[in-house]
Amino acid sequence: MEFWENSTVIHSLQRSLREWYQAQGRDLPWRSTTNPYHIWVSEVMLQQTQVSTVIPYYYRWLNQFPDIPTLAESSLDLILKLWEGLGYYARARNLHRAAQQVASEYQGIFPQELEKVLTLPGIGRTTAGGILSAAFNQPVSILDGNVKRVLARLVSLEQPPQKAIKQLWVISDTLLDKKHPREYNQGLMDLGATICTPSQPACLLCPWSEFCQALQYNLQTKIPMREPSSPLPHKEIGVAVIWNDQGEILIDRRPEEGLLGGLWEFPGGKIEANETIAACIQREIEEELGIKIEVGEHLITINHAYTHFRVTLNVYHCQYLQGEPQPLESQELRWVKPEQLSEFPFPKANTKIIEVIVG
DNA sequence: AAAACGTGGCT
DNA sequence: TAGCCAAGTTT
Repeated sequence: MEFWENSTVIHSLQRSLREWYQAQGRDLPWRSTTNPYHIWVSEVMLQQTQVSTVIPYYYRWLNQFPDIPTLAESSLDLILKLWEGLGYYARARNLHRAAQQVASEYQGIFPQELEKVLTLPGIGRTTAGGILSAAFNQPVSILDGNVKRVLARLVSLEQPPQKAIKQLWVISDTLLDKKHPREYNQGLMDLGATICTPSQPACLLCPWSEFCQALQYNLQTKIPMREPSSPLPHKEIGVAVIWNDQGEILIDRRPEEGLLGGLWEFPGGKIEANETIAACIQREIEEELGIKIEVGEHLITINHAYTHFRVTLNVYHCQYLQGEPQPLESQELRWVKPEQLSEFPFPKANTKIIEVIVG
């Protein structure tokens, strides 16, 4: 039997975490409510995203979409505009779809059954546990990045967490304080975020230090272990800011699915081997929009890193020549004046382009 | 099962 | 500076 399966140890871990949380837990906007919709929004925004980034988005979102029916009836355009800059835009699309599902299937009332919650798009096991424990104090465990790190250190996990997900869920389930699930889950996440941090954990202040196997072996900075990562591929992109004679710019709305789905952008594409930037831009614009342009002055060059590749955006002013623009590889096209650009949700990599255009 | 999916902050 | 990491889910 592992030490963390001993009921005396479990109770001691639960009690010490709860006392620590009551004294040292963070005061966060979504902790002053049990409104499941508010907590749901916070949980989704917090996926792979840090608290300080989320807070302003959380307030703006609830101000714009105060309840589930309002969100369900909103346009995706407005939703994406509110989400602009937060990243992982599928979260916003899923929140919209899930709100429509709650509206139609549950009369707009967020369900309290785990099986029902898990059918909502964008809500997986951890988010479901986070919502049900925080909103309804239900004993449902979680396994987010904080919890993985804390538990990996507690048991001195000998392999990268990715390789031991099933085991970590068992530990998380076993240690969950079934009498105080809300405080336990929130406390465990706070412990990971403020004490058991990725680098330089504050073990001297940790309520679990006397049980922590990593600390006992002085491995707290080696655990969690990680696998070596492969270098990110790099893409050179040609981007066109196409002007017509009315002083308008042609922008397109990306396909609904995939990278930056539903966001607007300046058209362009990947530079092929042995292709000049100007030739690339001309070719891409003909392929994607079916029009002829003339490539003019260089506007700006932008380097940007996504999760799984990096890009260099080579942006050029272009002049529209002939043909009727068609959305051959996008959802929609618009000619817009520079001052209208701010009305559309753009990816972060494009904000510098807009700044330079608008001045 | 592994890859796709954004961005900002920290080291 | 380049890489790592963050309240993960979906396909």
